[in-house]
Amino acid sequence: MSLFRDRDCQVVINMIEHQKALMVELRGMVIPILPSDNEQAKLALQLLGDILSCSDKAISMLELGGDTNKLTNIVGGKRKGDKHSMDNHNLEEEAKESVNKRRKNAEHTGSTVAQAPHNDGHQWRKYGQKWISRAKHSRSYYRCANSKMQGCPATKTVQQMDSSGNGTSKLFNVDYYGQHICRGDGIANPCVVDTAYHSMEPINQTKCNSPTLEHEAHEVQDERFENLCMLQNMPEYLIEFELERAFEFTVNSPLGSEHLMFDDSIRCEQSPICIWG
DNA sequence: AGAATTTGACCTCC
DNA sequence: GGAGGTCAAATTCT
Repeated sequence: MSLFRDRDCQVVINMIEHQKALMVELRGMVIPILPSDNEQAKLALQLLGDILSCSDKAISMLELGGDTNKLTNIVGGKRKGDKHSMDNHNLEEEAKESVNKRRKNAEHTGSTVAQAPHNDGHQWRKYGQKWISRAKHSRSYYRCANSKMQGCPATKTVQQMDSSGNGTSKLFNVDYYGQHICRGDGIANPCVVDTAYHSMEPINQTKCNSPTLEHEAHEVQDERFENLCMLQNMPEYLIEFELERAFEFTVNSPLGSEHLMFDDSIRCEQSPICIWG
């Protein structure tokens, strides 16, 4: 039995996805100010990860509607022919083990699902990319930018998920391995780039909402692309993501490409990195 | 020129 | 032997 109609489900899914994006942004802001050697800080990060994980499960449940068999699979982990009376905890542990066949030297420290696996408070260097069997998208491997200088063992993998339900947004599965032991100089604050002043500054909601930017919003799409400014070291998946957002914006604009007017506050809310010309 | 990314080869685990 | 993770040379970028 389905409690929601499809349209209602989609509204809820969109709201949860928005919530997830906000949580990722919050995480990126919190990580730089948390003490790295504090147990409570680790717990706080774990909780943030758990919240994101719960949101992902909720979306999956809504997408599957009333299919209770599928829902059981999501909530209880991967289960193989669940006719036997084994308890869910053991099965969950078994599922985790089967996923973590390798990486004996690095503990799995968390995972998130993000619309853009961008700024999580640290700088990363890509060291590999692999096409994973039965996956539509390749998996990228990153290690902490301080791995050479400070021997930081933290790594992460980023993989675009097969689908995100409504088909209009990409979701990336980000897995973290190992703890950061590097010091603060590897931490990247979420930044926006204002090409008018060529300066970098932290994300500022007030600035995003600034009415002084309104006239710039009327510029034609090509000029916006000319002025499109990416952060230095921005990974290719994020560049692709932002470009696709820009194209979606053009396609979906009710005013057409000559009278582009968009709400900067919405863009800033939905994307942790604001881009304007 | 140095840094960052890409990509094929190699290694490890099951 | 296959799949996933890492290395390192080649390539691209700044």
